[in-house]
Amino acid sequence: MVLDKQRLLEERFHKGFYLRGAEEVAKDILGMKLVHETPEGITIGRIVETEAYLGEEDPASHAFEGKRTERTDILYKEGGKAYVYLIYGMYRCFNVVTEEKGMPQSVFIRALEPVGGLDLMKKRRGMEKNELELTNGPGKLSTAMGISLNHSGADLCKSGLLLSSYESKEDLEIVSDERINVDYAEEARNWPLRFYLKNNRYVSE
DNA sequence: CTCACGATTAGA
DNA sequence: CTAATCGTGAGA
Repeated sequence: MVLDKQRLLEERFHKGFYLRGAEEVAKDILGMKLVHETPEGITIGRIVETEAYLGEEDPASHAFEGKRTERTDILYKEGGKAYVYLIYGMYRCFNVVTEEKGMPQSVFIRALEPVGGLDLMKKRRGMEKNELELTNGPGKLSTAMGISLNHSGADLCKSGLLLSSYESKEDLEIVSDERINVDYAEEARNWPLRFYLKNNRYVSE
């Protein structure tokens, strides 16, 4: 592997990083690494596309108006945890919970650039997959990274699932735009809460 | 208990 | 363009 695994794990983000607004975190994690270490092996992706969900005041959020269910309970906990849910009966969406306890904000990870463990990603996604299509969408990256519903609630500061700043550039060109597939969100459908790296080939769509 | 639905994807 | 597929949550 090209990357130094120990440093990747050592340079993970700690609690404080996540205890901020989702919009800030969504921009700050662009270019950073998402890492998942499992018995099967380790997979690493560079985060290239995110969306911020602002919680109670955001009609697109699962926590809009303080809505709270068993599934979304995790959003109300202290930031730094994973929020994973099933979509369309077959794909999983991976989110990072942010903000202090009681503020249900989160960052939805929409696309990664595969960096490590490509063989394992291909194995999980079905062989003969083009490298460009391995992680260029929320459902695709969850499958490639081995993220399941059981990971909802996982502590990104302690478990094998984490975000790391190792070998990540800080000064990147970020584009902001409207979020994808939130037509149900009334006025919030146009809020510019989607962020991605300019000209990156792994951004979804 | 029933049942409609979704922060998507692959394939026609 | 549409079908696939099932955990979730609102309502009976």
